[in-house]
Amino acid sequence: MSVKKIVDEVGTSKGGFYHYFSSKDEVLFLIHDEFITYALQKANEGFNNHESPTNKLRDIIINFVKVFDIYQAHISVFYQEQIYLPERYETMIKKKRDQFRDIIIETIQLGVESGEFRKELHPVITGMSLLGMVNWIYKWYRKDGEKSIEEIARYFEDIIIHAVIK
Amino acid sequence: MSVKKIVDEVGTSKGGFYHYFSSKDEVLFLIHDEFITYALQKANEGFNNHESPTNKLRDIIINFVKVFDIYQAHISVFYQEQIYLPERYETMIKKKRDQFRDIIIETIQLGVESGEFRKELHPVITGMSLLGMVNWIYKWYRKDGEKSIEEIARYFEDIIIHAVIK
DNA sequence: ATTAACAGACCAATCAGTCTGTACATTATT
DNA sequence: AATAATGTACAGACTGATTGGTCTGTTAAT
Repeated sequence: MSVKKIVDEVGTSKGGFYHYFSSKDEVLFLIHDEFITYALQKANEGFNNHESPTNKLRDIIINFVKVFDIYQAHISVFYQEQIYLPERYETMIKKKRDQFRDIIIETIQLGVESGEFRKELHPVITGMSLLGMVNWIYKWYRKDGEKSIEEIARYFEDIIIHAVIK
Repeated sequence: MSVKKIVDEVGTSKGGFYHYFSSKDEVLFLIHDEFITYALQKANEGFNNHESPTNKLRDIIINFVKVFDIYQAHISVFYQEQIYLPERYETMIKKKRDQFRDIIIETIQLGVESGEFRKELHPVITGMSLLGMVNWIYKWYRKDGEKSIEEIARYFEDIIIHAVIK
């Protein structure tokens, strides 16, 4: 998506665009950062608001899934243009993505240690599979689809909890 | 990745490139098609080689995960350049992707009907979550990583079977 | 003598970003 | 109150770089 197409679509001009933003990359970064910051905050809250790993995980999953409804437009851009982010921006985004991932892995680790989750689980691989199944939602979720985001969130909660629980 | 960069990397020229291929898009299509055709064939075999849905699913998962080792290079290109595939190529690829997805959904459906899988499962959502978790492997799997692809495949098999089984 | 297999200069299109200009609002000066 | 000076918010023509693809060779095998 070129800057020309963007400004035409919005009904402004390149002059307008570059008056408010220093580069196309900056806008790309702002889009990325906005929803990642939100998702990370929710994951942190989910982690801190509960005692048991099971409840931590339930909370994290539900809010993670809902992000794909709230920030659908942001996320479409994120996955299409990700590889074009210049390194200094990518570094900042990656830091937050890594924190998010680590919260999930840590939660699974805690669940295994507390005995709530199956001890055969590999926290990293289980965490990455959880990240994958939820992230993939952006490929098929439609706001006007058959199932609401709340229903989808509950299905995911059910699937994941069954996968990890003893 | 421009054609210039591709031919420089390979040590040939644009003349050579366009002697063998009609366009850059054609090469992109060939890359996509090769591994999707393979994955689809394996999924079909997995579906047909077993009686019980559980065994169908186990077979499909194992071979699906292994695709990410066999075709790692192809898949990197696939996810980076997917949006640039012209429509007539995209249509052909999509047909195979849809078939692959439908095999998975059908397998879950059969498992629910036979009573091997939990009856609360929504075959489509469960299928999409399976697709997501495995597809996501391309984001983090490294051939020289800690775990072999066979180990990862077994972890995924374990996670998914626990998620769906009664 | 013909053709397959290349090499690389070249071309038209497209892109992000710049630059000059202008309309309008706000503030300062008389 | 009237006018001048300044600044903000754009518009869009233009530029240099890059791109996919073409075209005119050249080499070497048949």
